[in-house]
Amino acid sequence: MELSSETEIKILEAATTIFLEKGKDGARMEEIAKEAEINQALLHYYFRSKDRLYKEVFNREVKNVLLDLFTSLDLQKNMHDFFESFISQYMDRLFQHPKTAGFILWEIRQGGETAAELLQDLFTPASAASPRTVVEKIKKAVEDKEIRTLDPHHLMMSVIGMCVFTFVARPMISVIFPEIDFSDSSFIDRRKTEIFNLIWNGIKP
Amino acid sequence: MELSSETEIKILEAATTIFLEKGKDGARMEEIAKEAEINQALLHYYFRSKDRLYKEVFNREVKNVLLDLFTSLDLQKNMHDFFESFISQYMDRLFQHPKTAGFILWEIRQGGETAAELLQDLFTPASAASPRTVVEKIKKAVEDKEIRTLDPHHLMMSVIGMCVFTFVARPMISVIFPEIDFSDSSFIDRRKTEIFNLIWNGIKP
DNA sequence: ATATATTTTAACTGTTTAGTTAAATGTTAT
DNA sequence: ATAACATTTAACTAAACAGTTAAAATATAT
Repeated sequence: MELSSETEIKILEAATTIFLEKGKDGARMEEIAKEAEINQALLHYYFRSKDRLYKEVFNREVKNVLLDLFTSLDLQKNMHDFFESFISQYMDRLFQHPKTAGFILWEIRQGGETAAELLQDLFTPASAASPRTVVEKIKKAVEDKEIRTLDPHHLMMSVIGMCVFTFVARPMISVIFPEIDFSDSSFIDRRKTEIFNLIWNGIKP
Repeated sequence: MELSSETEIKILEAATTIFLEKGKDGARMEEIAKEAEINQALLHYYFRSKDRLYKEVFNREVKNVLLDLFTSLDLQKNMHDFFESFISQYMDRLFQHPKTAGFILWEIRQGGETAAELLQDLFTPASAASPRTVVEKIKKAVEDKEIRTLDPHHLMMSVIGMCVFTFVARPMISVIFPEIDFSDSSFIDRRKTEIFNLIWNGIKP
């Protein structure tokens, strides 16, 4: 879907804000209209229903935060550099969209097929890189003894888990450890380094 | 709150099922009544409102899956054994309550103060062990050169992140890697080993 | 047997919500 | 100027939903 008018963009931005904050069930069409500074009738004039608007938002978020990352990866790098840049890029993207990961994870679980199918559609076009391509790369690195013997799927889950958890659990960590300041950019740099060190020490041959 | 009658238990189990599946906003009182095989009037007879019922469920889930784990930890163990048993126990608990972590993380974020305050109240009573006690233990292990130099908070986040992510992202991983069978108990054993190996290799001096 | 607590039924209230409609006004391109 | 599109206003419908109420039925304890 191409965004023709400015109003359409304004609506979509507002819808993104509200859906990310409250989820599909918690979001109210009236609130989205208010956030976009337009009236509710116009909302339906552009996007027929809440369902269509939601799907549009979900698609875009998955694409921006999840998919595009993999296409920008350099698979030619060695494991050390690959993970270093993967973690750095991923953390930067999550930092810019701190609520997206939690939103997607929640919605895909309880949205059932709807959300799962959307994700399916977005990942099937055989793009340059994908989670599967990365797993293949790890597998090859194990065979070449570039890293120690391990299960590629699990390493993949572990790396992404450490990155994503930082943001998904942020409100909870803030309660338990109020001394951590997530908004401080030095925190995110520190987190990158700590994750990479753990990974690299953990997998080097 | 003590559970007096069987009906009360039946209601709470049903409410837990529905709230965990759909979240507070997505859950419907009628659906909970149906799941408990009672009528809606009886729901309000026992738990005055949706809000009270929800709080009861949230509290119990946090306590069962999050809090009780820390109280059952053995802080006397050395780092190797400590992490081995921590990961094993945590993964077992998450496996038994696969939807709880995702539920809590989501609700605490978008439920705002309500959920955060409940969590606050549950963690403040200075119990034997808590996330903070574990961080202290890690800090000491670094000082004693039992493990390499690292940031205790970050290690804590990483370990929990790897464990929790397995279950929080399960529906999504299933779409991307359909070959992974989460219900297979050998998967969970493998996951434990892979996480522990990564951690231990990653932190040993 | 009688009082007390539990459970059902069913109709009801009031509110919130998504979505509609129609008429009026504003804007823009030809 | 006129036609096509964009936007507002405001009143409306229909459904979903939390919560209430009262009366009757059933069970449990004393």
